[in-house]
Amino acid sequence: MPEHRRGPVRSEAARLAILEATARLFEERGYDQLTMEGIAAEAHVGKQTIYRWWPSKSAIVADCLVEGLLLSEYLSPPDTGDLRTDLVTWMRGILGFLENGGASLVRSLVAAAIDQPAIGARLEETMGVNDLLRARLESAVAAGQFSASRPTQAFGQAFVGAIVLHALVATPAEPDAAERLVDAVLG
Amino acid sequence: MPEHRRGPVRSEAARLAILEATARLFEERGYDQLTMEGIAAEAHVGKQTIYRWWPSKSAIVADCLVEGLLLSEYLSPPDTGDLRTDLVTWMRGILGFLENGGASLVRSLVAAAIDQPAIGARLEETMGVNDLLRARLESAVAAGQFSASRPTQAFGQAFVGAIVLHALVATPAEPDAAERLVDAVLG
Amino acid sequence: MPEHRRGPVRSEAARLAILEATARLFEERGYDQLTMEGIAAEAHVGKQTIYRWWPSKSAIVADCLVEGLLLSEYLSPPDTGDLRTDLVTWMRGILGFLENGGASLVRSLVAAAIDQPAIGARLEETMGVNDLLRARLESAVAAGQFSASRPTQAFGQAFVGAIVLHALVATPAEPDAAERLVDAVLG
Amino acid sequence: MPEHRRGPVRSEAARLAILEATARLFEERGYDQLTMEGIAAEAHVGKQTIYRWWPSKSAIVADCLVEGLLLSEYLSPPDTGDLRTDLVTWMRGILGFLENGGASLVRSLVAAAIDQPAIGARLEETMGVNDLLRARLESAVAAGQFSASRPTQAFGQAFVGAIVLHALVATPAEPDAAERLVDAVLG
DNA sequence: GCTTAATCGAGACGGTACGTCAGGTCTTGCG
DNA sequence: CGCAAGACCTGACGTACCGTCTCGATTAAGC
Repeated sequence: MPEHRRGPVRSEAARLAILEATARLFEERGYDQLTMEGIAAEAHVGKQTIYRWWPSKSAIVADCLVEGLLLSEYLSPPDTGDLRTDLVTWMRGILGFLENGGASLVRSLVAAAIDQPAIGARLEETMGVNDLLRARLESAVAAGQFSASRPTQAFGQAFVGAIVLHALVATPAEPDAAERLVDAVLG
Repeated sequence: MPEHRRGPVRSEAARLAILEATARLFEERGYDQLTMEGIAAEAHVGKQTIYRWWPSKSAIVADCLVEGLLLSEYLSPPDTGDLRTDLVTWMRGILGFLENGGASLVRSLVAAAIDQPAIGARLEETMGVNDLLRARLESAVAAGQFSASRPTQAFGQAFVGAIVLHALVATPAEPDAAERLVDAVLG
Repeated sequence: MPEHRRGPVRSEAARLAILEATARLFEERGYDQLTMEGIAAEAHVGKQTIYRWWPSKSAIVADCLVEGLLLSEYLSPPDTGDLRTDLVTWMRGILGFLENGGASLVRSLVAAAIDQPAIGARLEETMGVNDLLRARLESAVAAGQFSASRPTQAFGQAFVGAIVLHALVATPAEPDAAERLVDAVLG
Repeated sequence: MPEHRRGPVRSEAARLAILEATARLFEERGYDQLTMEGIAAEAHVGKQTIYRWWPSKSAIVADCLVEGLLLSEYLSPPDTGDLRTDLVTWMRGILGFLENGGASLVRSLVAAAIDQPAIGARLEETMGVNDLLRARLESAVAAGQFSASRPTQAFGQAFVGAIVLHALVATPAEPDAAERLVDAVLG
């Protein structure tokens, strides 16, 4: 029989205020302008309340991702029946997002991922690899446009990796970058 | 006729001491344990001498990469005549390097790249995309193993991106990760 | 009903440690060898704790004076009934103190007074003008040795000023300097 | 036969430029805003040229005083025949000068005097003690207004000391401060 | 209802590193 | 060889945050 704790439970209001303040500041200023003191002030919360529940700022950012506060998840590949066209459309959308301010957000997420591998994993997922892209690929396999023997996860990693690299290098994408990347990988 | 500057010129000794100290500390402790004060102390140099010539620590790290002080460039793909085998061998080497401490170094370089796009570009290059991998791919085209129409640069970006992602996510590679990645991309 | 402040209160231990460290270093090394970093180290205190409560090192020195940590207040004129003799004795004591290392302490205090007028005022007081010397003069007025019409404060300022000047100029006092000064002022 | 030095001699232009720049900056900003680098820049002179000839900034300030670049020497006591009236007039002039910005200049000079006793001596002189005041006192002795037995130098020190103290404490002088000081000292 | 204990906002604490400023010395090329 | 210029090493400056600790108030479960 478990020992019941006495006293008040964790304040959901504080938890949410912290996550929202973090998301807000993260998008405004980026990962390394993000400070624990800044979050505490923005959320009207004591620093100790943060440290009681999270060990580091990257952990908070990870939670923001998990709660869907950070990357809008509109980034799923369409399914018109033609795999190559769909992948190109999808990549164009992502590259467009990167060019319009998205790059710095992704860079910041990468920065957060550096000392919080879970963020990297979540980033991979969020950008479509595990679920959305896989679903699209399986649809393509069914349509005979994609060999069932090609490993879908690694395939997705190559795409997301290229995107991340693109965000890091920060060179403006050439007009046909989407096509070229899809062609390079799709064969 | 050029205006001659008067006064002392930049001290090459100081410049080298700083770069070497940076490389040393970077490999020992990683990017964010790297501090300007630490570099100054390790190089027996005044902080001002650093700030006179570099605006930020990421800029120094970038210079280290450019001077070849940071990533040994042994990472070129072999050429046995069989492209798939060679790429798998190459990837295995890299993944092995990541598993044995290399991952944190790459993570640190990514951290450095975040506010210094030139580092990202140099990182891309250093890890073989532009020259070494391209050469191998052209050899494969000549051998009829690779379609001349597939864009080699984007192809390389997919590889390097996957590697970077792998280093970020930091999950131990599965035994056949190299094969799967090559198969995914090569088709 | 007073508003209660929440949170920790100022640490008296830190406050005292800082003042004592300051007094110690001030006497050892003088005002301009005194550094904020030195005080922080000597007091085992963070620099911010100093800057939180004092705006400048002269303000700390002023507080040291106020707390009586700096000038031993043994410098009161005796009262044997003969004003001139007493003043000479008193001046001799002070000049002797100046010759034996006291001059540099007074010089340092003057340095501190330069950007902290309160120190000057306190210095004036401490050296006896306002209270001790005035009491002695009143006693002399009662004894008919001093005209009640002579302003005692200005009288004291002349004495202390001469002492300060003496400490600044740093010429070794001639044997009869005390007598001459008293005679000059007393008339 | 003396060895003749070879090479150019000390540049009088540089020497003057340095002294003038020092006087200019000193009056504009005060002693501790005065920096060697600032002087060098203002005088269009290399720092080494300063260090070659002066050991410290207070030494330069001392030279400025000696060259008469700093304190206008208009501060001599008048001689109407009535000593007390003359001293009061003289003190009033000085106190007025202190109130109108002179105090900070005197404070700065005192700061300079702290590590350059010669400045203190020169300051004492400049403010009239040794020559001008003594001459006036001797005239008073001749007129039977001042006892020949009172030591004139110590008398002057009391005056100048009170002035210095006044500049340090920085309290606005009361209207009758001049009278009171003269009466206190004169008896 | 009272006790007890964990929560909360606030913020002081000892520290580390920051990026800047000035100090005093050393080096370079010109006159 | 003096000079203007300026790079060098050093060390203190005042600031920003770190992560921990302390305060008084609040809140909820157990008695």
